[in-house]
Amino acid sequence: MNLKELSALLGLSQTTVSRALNGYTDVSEATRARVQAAAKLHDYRPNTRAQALATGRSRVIGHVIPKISTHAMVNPIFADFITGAGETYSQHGYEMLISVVDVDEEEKAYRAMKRRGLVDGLIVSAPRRNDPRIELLDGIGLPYAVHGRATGTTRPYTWLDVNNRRAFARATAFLLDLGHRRIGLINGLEVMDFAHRRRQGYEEALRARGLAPDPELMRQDEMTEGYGWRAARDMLALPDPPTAFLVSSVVCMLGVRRAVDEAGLVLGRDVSAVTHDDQLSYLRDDGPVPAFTATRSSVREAGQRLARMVIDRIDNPEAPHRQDLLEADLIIGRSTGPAPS
Amino acid sequence: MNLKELSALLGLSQTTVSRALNGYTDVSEATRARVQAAAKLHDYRPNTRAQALATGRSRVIGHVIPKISTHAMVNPIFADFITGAGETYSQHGYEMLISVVDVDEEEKAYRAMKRRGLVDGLIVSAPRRNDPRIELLDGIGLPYAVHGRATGTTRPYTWLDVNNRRAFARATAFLLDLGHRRIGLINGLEVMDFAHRRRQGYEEALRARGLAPDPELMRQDEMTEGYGWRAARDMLALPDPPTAFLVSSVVCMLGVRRAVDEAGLVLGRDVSAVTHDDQLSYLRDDGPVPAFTATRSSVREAGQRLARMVIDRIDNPEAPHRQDLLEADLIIGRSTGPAPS
DNA sequence: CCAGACGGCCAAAGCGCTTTGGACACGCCC
DNA sequence: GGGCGTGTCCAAAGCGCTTTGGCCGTCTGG
Repeated sequence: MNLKELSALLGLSQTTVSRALNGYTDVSEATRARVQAAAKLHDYRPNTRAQALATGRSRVIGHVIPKISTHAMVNPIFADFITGAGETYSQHGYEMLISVVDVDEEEKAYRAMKRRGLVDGLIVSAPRRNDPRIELLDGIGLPYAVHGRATGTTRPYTWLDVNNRRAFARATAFLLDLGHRRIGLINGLEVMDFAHRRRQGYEEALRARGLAPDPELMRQDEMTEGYGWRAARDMLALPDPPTAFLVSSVVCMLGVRRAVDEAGLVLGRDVSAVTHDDQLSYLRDDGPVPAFTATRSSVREAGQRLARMVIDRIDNPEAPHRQDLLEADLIIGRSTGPAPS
Repeated sequence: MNLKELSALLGLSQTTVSRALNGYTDVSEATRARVQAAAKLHDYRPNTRAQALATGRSRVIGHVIPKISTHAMVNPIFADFITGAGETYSQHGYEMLISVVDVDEEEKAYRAMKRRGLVDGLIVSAPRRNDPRIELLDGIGLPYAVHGRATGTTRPYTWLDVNNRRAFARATAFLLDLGHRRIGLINGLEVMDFAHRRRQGYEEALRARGLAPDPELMRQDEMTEGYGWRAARDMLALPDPPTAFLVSSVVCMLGVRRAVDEAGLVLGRDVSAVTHDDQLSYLRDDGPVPAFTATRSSVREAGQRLARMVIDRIDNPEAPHRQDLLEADLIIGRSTGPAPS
């Protein structure tokens, strides 16, 4: 059933039927009701492609996954983030397009998306410092919103981020208050803006207590379980090992716990650890007292909010850019305790 | 730059330019070369929406994520699967559309996708036993391919699955060979077809050695770290505890390891465990000797292959349905050893 | 030398929708 | 009664592609 058939059935013009369904006021309420009833009865849905062609808007929002190589890491927060965004999109009548793109073809991919009219807007994930994509997208003229920030970028842009610096400063201060003096940082890759900011928070909190950050206690890598394990194991084997860890992801934290266990130590007694917790659904740490002390911020909720932000930009491209800085909660779990004396 | 402008520029008709770019033979090689050069020079990309409208094909493949409630679990394999599929799609000029849909509106969503011409085909994930979606999609007339199988469905359909029954039978036999007699099964939800098959394999292997499956040693739930931990902890506290576990996912396995550690036992010595390993990138278990003995099968590769299968169905809807049964590798790691005597 | 095949090109229709620019009828006021 | 606003409706023109059906000249074989 298409518009032509539906209007023939009703004895009305396509114009009138279209306008009735789209809420225009120049159609009488009686006709509108009749049209709506018929549309419902025959389960009429306007063809998206035709609609998109006629209106110039596709009602699709794109997410680009840059692919480094065939064996590249998939971001573990990806699934929860997507789910959150997808919820908001469907509430607002948008669809989500996901494109896996070779990292060196990313620019071409963005341009193609625009030219081909594939999407009305984009979500930019995993911004790096001075991320070139922001200027690029402004140049292309595609509305977008960034998940995270790109330190060093001067032009205004729309973003949503967790206050990573503050979260890690608080977590560090918390560990310092517990008497820990040597605190290992098991960070994500610091080309990633969030990881860079986390280190800043960590160093800042140390310096505020007159402690100098020790390069030996700072690691960065892709956040896998294996990396968490290796990093913690190696640091625990140092002559002057840390008594606490600050960890960038629950996935890594699981590796840290393994290393601590294997060293014959007890987490929360001999060694403390605080992790950042994105509240990934399959690693949810609930229960009366959570296993891990964590700076917590839901990535699914971030997805929801950011989706709304792109939609707003699409609807209103001239509006000033919005920024949203979420504070992470500090959740006290069983992985921290006073520093052993 | 659109087709009209490009053809004006070349002094050719739109027809000729279009046909030149689309590889028709009724345009001279000289003209074709000239057209291609101009297209490249001006970075011409046909507008997807117009193309879709004209051809009746959108070159988009849909993935539906059924949403149970706001706090529902996101499948941890989702991200890697998507990445695999996305790689294949982009190689073949397809885009991937992901739709988060309330589970009770799934049927409506599929119908809408068809009517609105949103997608040319679909991937069906997480099939349940007697999954109604297969008949539904046949009825709607939308090509699809299923990731997994739906036991009880009689009509032919296209699927790709891991031989879960065989994998778990092998793993069970392996543990039995090591002398284990009480083997706990920490399974996924058994409404899911894969989990049901895994239990079959497990029970089959036990019975082949004259052992009766003990309901006390069989759990099923959503596969989170916490579930793995609780299940293992509870079973280890039984009067006659298992000496080995069979675990449905590395995510659960991490919880199992935690429970084993907390019980003061050593994994691979006091307690053995075999897990299924989807080779999720952020939980990759490499290293010279992997930490976990596992039945291993790459979900990313599954995504790649399945993507190709839908594309084949779209290109050739009358071809017989293809089925693809992948055998999992049994990888011996450090989480298994002879049963303690 | 002519019919027919063929290579190379094009005008125009059509995909299913939205939107522009009226048309028409009616009632109101001066 | 003529002019004017108002409330409803519609024909037709696009949106940017693909595809159908044909045109026109050149080549080939009988």
